[in-house]
Parts: sequence; C-alpha cells; structure tokens
Amino acid sequence: MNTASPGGDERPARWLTDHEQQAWRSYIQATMLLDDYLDRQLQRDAGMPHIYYALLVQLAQAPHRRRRMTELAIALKITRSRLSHAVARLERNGWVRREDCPSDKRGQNAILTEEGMQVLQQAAPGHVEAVRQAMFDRLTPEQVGQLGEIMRILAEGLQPQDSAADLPWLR
Amino acid sequence: MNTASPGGDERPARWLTDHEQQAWRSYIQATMLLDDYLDRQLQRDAGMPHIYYALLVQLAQAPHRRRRMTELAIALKITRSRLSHAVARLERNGWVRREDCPSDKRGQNAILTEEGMQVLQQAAPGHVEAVRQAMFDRLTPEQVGQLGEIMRILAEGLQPQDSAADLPWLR
DNA sequence: GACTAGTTCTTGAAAGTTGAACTACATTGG
DNA sequence: CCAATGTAGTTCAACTTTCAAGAACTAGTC
Repeated sequence: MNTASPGGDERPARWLTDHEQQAWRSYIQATMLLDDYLDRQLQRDAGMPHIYYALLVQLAQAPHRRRRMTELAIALKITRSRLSHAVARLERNGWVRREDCPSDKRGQNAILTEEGMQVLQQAAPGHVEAVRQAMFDRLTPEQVGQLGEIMRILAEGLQPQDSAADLPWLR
Repeated sequence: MNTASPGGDERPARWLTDHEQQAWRSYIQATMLLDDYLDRQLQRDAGMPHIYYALLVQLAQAPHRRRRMTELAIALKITRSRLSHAVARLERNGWVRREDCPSDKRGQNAILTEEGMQVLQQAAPGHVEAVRQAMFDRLTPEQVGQLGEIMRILAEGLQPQDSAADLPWLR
C-alpha cells in the first residue's frame, strides 16, 4: 500500500522506555494545546493565525521593515509556497505590501505597512501576556533554562541541512 | 478591523526577558521543525498525517480496538469536527470502520480494522525510530526527565477549563 | 550570443482544519 | 407524557497548507 521502510527491516526496532514514552506523550499534548491556544488567541484578538503574526514580527524587526521572501521563509522555517500565500493574504488585509527587489529581478521584498505596524502593536501585549501566562508563569527560571537548552538542541538537529550555506546577501 | 483588546489597555504589559525570549524562540522553532518532520515521515511511510496515526494508535490500544468518537476527540485533544473528517478519511482507506453505539443511538464507535492494524504495525517502527533519532538520541536521560516534567506542567495548565474543577484531590 | 543549470517566487488543485449551523437522540423537570 | 434543554456527531463554507508544476530571471560555460 505504501513504500516499505528502506533496508534492514529485520532490525529489532528500539522501542521507547517508559520514561521516554511519558515525556513524549506530555510533549505531544503540551505542544498541541499550546499551539491551539495561541492560534485561537491571535485569531480572536488580531484576526490572524500564529504564523502570520510571526511574519509581521519578522518584518517589524527588519531594517526598513522589509525583507526578502526567501529570507523570511528560512527565518520562519516554512516553505516559499506557504509564505507566498501568507503574504498574499496579509497584502489583501493591507498589513503588508510587496516591492520588486532592485538587485535581483526574480526577488521580492515584503514590507510591513503602517497599518500592519499598528495591528502588530495592538496585538503584541495580549500575545505576550498569553505566552507568559501559558508558559513562563508556570516554570521556574531554572526550568526555563533547561527548556531553552533542550529546544535549542532539537532545533539544531532538525535544521534543513544547507540552512546557513548560501544566502550571500546575508553575509 | 478587529476587536480591540479588552479593557485595561494602559497596563504596562510585562515583556519577556532575554532569557525567556531565547527559550521561546527555540521552542517555536523546535516544535515547528519536529512537527513538520514527523508529518512528512508519516505521510511518506504510512500515507497519513501525524494526528491520523495517533488516532490509529488510540484505537489499537483500546479494548476491542474500538472507541467512542467523543472519547477519541478528547484523548487526542482535537475538535469533534476534525475527528469526523479524520475518521471519514481513514474509513475511505479501509483502516477504520464505524458502528452505531448500541446503548446510545446518537453515538458512534470507531473501530480499527485488521487492515488498519497492519498498516499501523508496519508504520510504527519507522515512526518510533524517527522520534528517537530526532529527540531522544540527542538528549541526556536527565534532560528527558526535565522535558517530561516541563511539558507535563504546561499541558496541565492548558487543559480545557473543566479539568481541574472536578479533580479536587489534585489541588 | 545561446545553452544549461540553478534560483526565486507564484499558482491551482487537493487535502486538512475550523467554527457555526444542523439533525438526531437523550435527559430532565413539571 | 411533554416541552425544554443538552449531547453526539455530521456537514457546510471559509480558510490554510501542501504538492506539483511553471514562469521569470541569473549565472556559468562554451
């Protein structure tokens, strides 16, 4: 019905220990719940899903409030296709506009509009408060450190290999 | 364009410390990357997204390999609507079938078919290996413990409101 | 110049998700 | 028993995401 797992099928398959299983289940539950929670919060208070908000944040922090599409896609760790649709939607809302890249005619810059900046400024406090209340108010400073370190390790291991390799305009 | 944040706008809004921001960014990145990674792995090797796989696992572990729809939705922490669609799709594939609940005519049981069980058994080792390779092989046993504890705390805090209400002994 | 290969971004269709409206049945209180 | 209200699950419309394909451009090579 689908491709068999590649070579070495006879390997006895290391299972997870109870300890690991418990951590895994908690991880899945917590990340799903938190993701849903923040998505709903932002949908309600700012009219957009979490990733769209993150996109506006990226633009707000960038010099001149603008950034190349590919750069954005990499920073947000999403596909260019997804980004295209997202920017198209934000553009329809008037939060973002596009501009041809002068140095590379294939390129596009996404630019945060004044209106987009205002939406962001209105949404930010509520969002930060939600994050704080859902995560940081519940963890000790020590746990925050542990979480940061663990997540840093996991993210590093999942980075699409090339990542830093070729972005000449970032150098 | 959207609802203004409710009352008390003048509150100075506690921001995140650098320490917290760093942890937050790593968290967002790691969870996005891991989710994508596992979704792709399961789509490739088992022809379904992660949550659908989790649904089959739930059924496989349930007595008689069957479970009430609402019960499943709660266990998976998804909406009933989403579950309806998921079961419909899995039913079209022949992995799951439905059955009227004898004791409550409104109810439906989802049942794992023999074919579904086989798909699951084929997919499981590869999935476990992916989880292991992406997470547990990179963390020390101590970190696994920390992660489990942290995620347990977060999940608990996000449980749809009632949760703590009728578990007085947890207070 | 023109060929080839690679990059950038968009597009359209299919698959998945969401929230609200809806159907059908169950339960409760008079 | 009956009306009112609640619960189980589905369906609809709007939206987001993914996948595969393609248009437009750049750069290296002969």
